[in-house]
Amino acid sequence: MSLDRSVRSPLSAIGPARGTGREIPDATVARLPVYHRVLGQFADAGITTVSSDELAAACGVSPAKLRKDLSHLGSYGTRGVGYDVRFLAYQIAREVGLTQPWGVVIIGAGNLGHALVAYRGFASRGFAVVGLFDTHPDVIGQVLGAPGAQVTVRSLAELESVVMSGGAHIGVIATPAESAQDVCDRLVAAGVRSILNFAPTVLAVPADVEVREVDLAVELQILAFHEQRRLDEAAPTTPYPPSLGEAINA
Amino acid sequence: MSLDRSVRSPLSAIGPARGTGREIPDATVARLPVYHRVLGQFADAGITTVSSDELAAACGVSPAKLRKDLSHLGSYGTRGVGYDVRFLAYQIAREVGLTQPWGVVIIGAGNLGHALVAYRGFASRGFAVVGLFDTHPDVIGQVLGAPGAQVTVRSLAELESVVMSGGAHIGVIATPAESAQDVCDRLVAAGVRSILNFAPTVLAVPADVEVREVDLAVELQILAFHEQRRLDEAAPTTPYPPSLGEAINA
DNA sequence: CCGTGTGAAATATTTCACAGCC
DNA sequence: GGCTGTGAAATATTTCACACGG
Repeated sequence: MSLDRSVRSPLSAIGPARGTGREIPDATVARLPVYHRVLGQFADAGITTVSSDELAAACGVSPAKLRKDLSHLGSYGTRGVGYDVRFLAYQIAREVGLTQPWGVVIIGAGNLGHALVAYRGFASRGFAVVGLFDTHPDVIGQVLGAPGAQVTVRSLAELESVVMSGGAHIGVIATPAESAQDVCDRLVAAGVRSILNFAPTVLAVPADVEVREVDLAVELQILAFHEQRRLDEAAPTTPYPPSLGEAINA
Repeated sequence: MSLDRSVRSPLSAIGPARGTGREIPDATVARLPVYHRVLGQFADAGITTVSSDELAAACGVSPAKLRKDLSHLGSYGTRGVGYDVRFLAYQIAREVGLTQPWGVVIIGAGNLGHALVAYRGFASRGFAVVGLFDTHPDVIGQVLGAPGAQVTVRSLAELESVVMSGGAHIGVIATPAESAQDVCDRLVAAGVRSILNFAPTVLAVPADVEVREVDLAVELQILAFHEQRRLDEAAPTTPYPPSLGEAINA
């Protein structure tokens, strides 16, 4: 998960959910998309019913956690039987907001921007890239994306007009770190309140804007931490660092 | 955060950390890389000392959380003054494992693979791409990466020999979902125990292997969930909430 | 004084274990 | 009989608030 908090509204929160659910825990929200994806695979495989044990195993969580998570949405299972795959998938989709289309603008058409535009399972979940921007003259005008869902790289100057024309709900920042805060400010000023940031910088935003940070280097460092622990444990060698500087090569 | 846990060693853990620290909470470990990055920026800016308030603000966390996190590493601050930027950065680097080089293999040389290889702040944190693999004949042999840290795309058939030759600690899966489990199995068989998975699939691994999943679609869905809540709140078209004595919070 | 380091309290999340329903 | 849904217990994490040391 990315870092932080977000926008808890401890006071103003009045009627948090519709339908059955009340206030769904953040930890649960972060797992719902995975459940939804796996349920989709099950449906594609022709499976019509799953038990919490089966679904939990496929999602890599404990059965108890899965059941507790689902219980926050309502009682969509059948005791003694399990869950109807398609029905449950739909209920999760509705809760997460996948039953309506979301417009996404991507800023930065470098390698990462290319990868994002090409990402399948984007459109399949209701996310449409309504704008792709860059400042580099060479890439402006390029047409990217799979046939059928193509996007033309536009000048960053057009960002505001695209966002304010109403189609953009989520901004994805795929620029170098140096430009990220500036781009973020412009997104916020234009009305975007949900931002996914791939640039390795902490963004400053107003309290009502939610930012999720995804940083590859952070993920690697978390792995490195545990890897180091394992190695330390396996080899009770020197109590202090053996040596430092090392040449790194590929 | 990835889904699962593993490797807990509640009893057997004898000397988990070196130096001062004991058993560091996962939540803290996930934030240390951010502290480290921001401290590096401060150092570059010529700042030699920071208070927990200043550093916390720059990292987007609360001062109390920051101090508690750092307290798990030891007492590296000075009361009434703050922390020495470079000293603290070094202590975090040592704890996370950044003072030694880590070999990384990347499987999949598509757009995402390209982006990963090109990622700066990779080498700068001691991560070296020691192998980049793909199955597509057209890309095998291509040379990617910034000048000075270039990598040649090799056939996936060479994965095992590269990993087993000893230089690879971490595997990064940037393949389509269909191939991810197969690649994962091969990495694990070759001895890799830390895997970063960008493919939208839950990987099955032995208990002593740590997997972190990063799925763009999941991140977007989490944003969509909150965005939906906001929109619902703004447009009280719902049949339930608004009326009855709902003013619970104060 | 000032700001760190830290017990203790408040929250959040996960796990247990079993009653209830198909 | 089997499996969901859920209170209650166990853990984990965050926040508070203040004693302590430079």
